[in-house]
Amino acid sequence: MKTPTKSSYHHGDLQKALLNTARLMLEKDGIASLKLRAITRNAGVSATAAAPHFGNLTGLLSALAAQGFDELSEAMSPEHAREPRDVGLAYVRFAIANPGLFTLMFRSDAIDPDHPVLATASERAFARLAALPTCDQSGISPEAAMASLWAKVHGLAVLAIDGLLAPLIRRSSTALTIDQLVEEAFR
Amino acid sequence: MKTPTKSSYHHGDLQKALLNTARLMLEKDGIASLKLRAITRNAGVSATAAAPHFGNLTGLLSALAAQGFDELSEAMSPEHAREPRDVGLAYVRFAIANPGLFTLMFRSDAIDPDHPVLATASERAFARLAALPTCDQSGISPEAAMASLWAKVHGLAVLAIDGLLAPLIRRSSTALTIDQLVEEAFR
DNA sequence: AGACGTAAATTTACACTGTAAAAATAACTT
DNA sequence: AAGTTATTTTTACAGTGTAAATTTACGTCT
Repeated sequence: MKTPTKSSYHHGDLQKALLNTARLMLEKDGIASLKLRAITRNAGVSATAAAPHFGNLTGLLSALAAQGFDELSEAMSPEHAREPRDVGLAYVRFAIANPGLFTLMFRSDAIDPDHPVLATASERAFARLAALPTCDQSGISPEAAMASLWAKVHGLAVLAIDGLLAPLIRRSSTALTIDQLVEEAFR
Repeated sequence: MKTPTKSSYHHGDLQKALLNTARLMLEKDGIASLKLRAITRNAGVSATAAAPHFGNLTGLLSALAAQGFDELSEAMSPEHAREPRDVGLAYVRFAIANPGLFTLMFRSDAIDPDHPVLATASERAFARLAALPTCDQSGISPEAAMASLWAKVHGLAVLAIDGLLAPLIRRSSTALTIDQLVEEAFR
């Protein structure tokens, strides 16, 4: 049995070390900087040290994305998000606080959505959304209400990350915040 | 004066030829396949033939994205989109009909948003949205209504492209379409 | 028409990248 | 203590983007 404490591998827990450095690079220099060789170089190991743990670059990025979905699930959990409104707020706030990671989580050409760890992580996060008591309006199926809500929240997150909402907010006469736009979706 | 008819360059109009092959590759094999060498190879020219026209890969992809924004503007023009609702429908339908191109248009790490051609093209498209008569609800600034509308439409487009809306639609008891979700946003 | 200047395209070269295969190293098990 | 296994490095190779120099062809001008 390998002790999961600290130094079960040669150089400590390289798996987590690689994910940590990759995440730092991600939020510092963007997704384009996530080259396998650059990650291992910054972690102080050889170029191919990640292979036994993640297989290839896609595997590493998928694991990183899974970590993101886990954190998002945590932020949207009933403990942290009492009212439905809080779930939407958590979603958008997570995206804005971790723009690189959030973007990676939905970049299906850089990650493998079928990767087991990633798939279960994302499903759990999406389940938090599906569990929302869809404030059903007149004559709208719960699925439609669900999709509409998710689309609006996700759209706000994506547009905000791309800096496309900033001009609108700046131009607004009333003091406008993204939080207000989110809250508006839950009413 | 060079005749802008057809063969003003050595091998015909290489600029457009490269954009055409790149676009075919984009919708066939996704953004990840848009390597500069692969594009020029498929176009039947040498590996560096794109440089005089586009500078580098980012320049070529930016030109391609600009082309996408132009087509999107066209689809959202008053001639094709009479009512506000039609603008939203045009937006989402364009995204679903050209998933690769639409994705590229918002991938700010693969394109240069400050590229003159791209900047003017995207601004024109966004202006079509800003020109919408924001069905102002009670006590909401027009900018907020604008942002909410755009976010919902954009969110629907992005989620649909990623295949994340399909399960919801399939699970819906009532026959649910994306068009219905868009129309719901304009009411 | 013929020579020139200029733009377009190719050739060449180099520093990167991802990853497969073989070799070496250190850990754990018995 | 010896052997087995998992981890890491070394080595190698095909592919990438792009800068620089060279070749090619077009347009222009006397």
